[in-house]
Amino acid sequence: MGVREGLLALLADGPRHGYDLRATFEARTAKLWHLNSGQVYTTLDRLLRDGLVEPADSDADADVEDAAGRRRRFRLTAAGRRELATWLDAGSWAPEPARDELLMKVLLMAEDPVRSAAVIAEHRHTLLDRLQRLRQEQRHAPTGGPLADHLVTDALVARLDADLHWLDRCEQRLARAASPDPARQEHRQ
Amino acid sequence: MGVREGLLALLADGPRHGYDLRATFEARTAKLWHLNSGQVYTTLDRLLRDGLVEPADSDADADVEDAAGRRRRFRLTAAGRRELATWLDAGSWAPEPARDELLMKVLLMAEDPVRSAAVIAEHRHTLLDRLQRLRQEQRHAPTGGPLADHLVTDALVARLDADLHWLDRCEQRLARAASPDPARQEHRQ
DNA sequence: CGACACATGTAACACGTTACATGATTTG
DNA sequence: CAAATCATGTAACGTGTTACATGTGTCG
Repeated sequence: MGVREGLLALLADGPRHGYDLRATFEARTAKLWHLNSGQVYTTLDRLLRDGLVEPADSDADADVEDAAGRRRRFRLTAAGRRELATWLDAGSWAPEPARDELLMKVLLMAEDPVRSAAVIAEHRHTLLDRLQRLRQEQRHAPTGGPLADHLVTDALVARLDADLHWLDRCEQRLARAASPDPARQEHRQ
Repeated sequence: MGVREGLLALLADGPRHGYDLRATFEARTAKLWHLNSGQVYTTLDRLLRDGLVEPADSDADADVEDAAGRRRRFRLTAAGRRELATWLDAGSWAPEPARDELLMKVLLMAEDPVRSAAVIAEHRHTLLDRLQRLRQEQRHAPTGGPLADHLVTDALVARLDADLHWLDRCEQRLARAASPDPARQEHRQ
C-alpha cells in the first residue's frame, strides 16, 4: 500500500483538506506511519490528476464560506470509491508477503551457516526483548485508551510471536541442512 | 529493505556479475521477489556510485581471461561489508513494522464499523483459504526439496496464523468499542 | 507585537518497476 | 543458419522522503 491508498481511505468518511488528512492519518495509524506534510499535497495532486478525488468547493454548508481560509477540501470521485473498494478487497489474492525483512535476511544468508545463525540469534534476542516490553504495555495500558493503540499493540505482539516461532523452525531446518543425514555425509561441493 | 541490500548480501559470498546475481537472487528467495534484469544493473551502478562495490577485474583466476565474454564482476568493498553487517543487525532496533497492509486497512477503517467488519471478514476468509493450501503443500512437499521453499512456507504459515488470531482480537475490540459498556451507553458524539 | 498552530506548497533526490534495445555465445 | 540463452544496458514513469519556503489566522 501507500500514502495514496491511505488518503483514499480517509476520504471515504467525507471531504477533508490536506492538513486535516495528515493529522487524521497519524491518529488512525497510532503514529506508526509518520507522514511529512509535503507528501500529503503531492499525493493529493496525483490523486487529482488520476481523477480519484475532486475539489469539494463549499457546497451545501453555509458556514464554510467564512471560516474557509485557504483550505482546499477534496472528496472521492466514483473512480476513487472504486479504487478504494478494490484495495480493501485486494488482500484476497495478493501473492506478495515478499518484502519481509527478517525472512529475506535469513533466506539470503541461508547458504552461510555462520552468518545465518548469527542473524537468527541476534533477532531472537531483540524480538524477545520487544515482545516482553509490548506485553507489559498491554497489561498496563488503560482499557479505555485509543482503540488504534490497542489494535497496533495486538498486531505487533502477534507478529513478534509468529516470528519467534518461525526463527525456531529456521534453526532446526538450517541445522538439518548443514548435516543432512548421518548416512550420506560424503560428497559436498 | 531493497534490491540494494539483497545484492550486497549475495556479494558477500564472493564476486559475481549481474546476470548471475539475478538468478541467484530469485533462487535464494524462492521467487518470492521477482527481479527485473534491468534493475540489477541500475542498482549495481548505484552501489558502485556509493562505493559499496567495486569491479572485480579478473585477478588471480587464470581461466576467467578467455571465458569472460563481457561479464562485469563486482566485489564488496570494505564500506559495502560494513553496510551489509549494519543491515543484518538492524532488525534489532528497527521500529517500523508499519507498512503492513492488513493492519493499515483495519486501522484506517476502524471508525466505520460496517467497512471494518467487511474487511475483517473478507480477509479471514481468504487467509484461511491460503493457510489450508499452504499446510497441504507443507505436508506433500519432498523433505529433500530446496531449503528456501521450506523456509518460505514456514514463514507464510506462521504469518497467516498470526494474522488470523489478530483478526479475531480485532473483531472483539471493535465490537466492544461499538457498544463499550451496557452501563454508560449515553453520550456519543 | 511575537509566537504558535493552521495550511499549502515546491524542489531535489532515491528507489522500484516495466518495457525495450543491444550484442555475444552456445547449440540444434 | 536460426533460435535460445547469456549478458548488459537505457528510458520513462510512479512513488516515497526530506528539506525548505510561504502565507494566514489567532491569542497572550
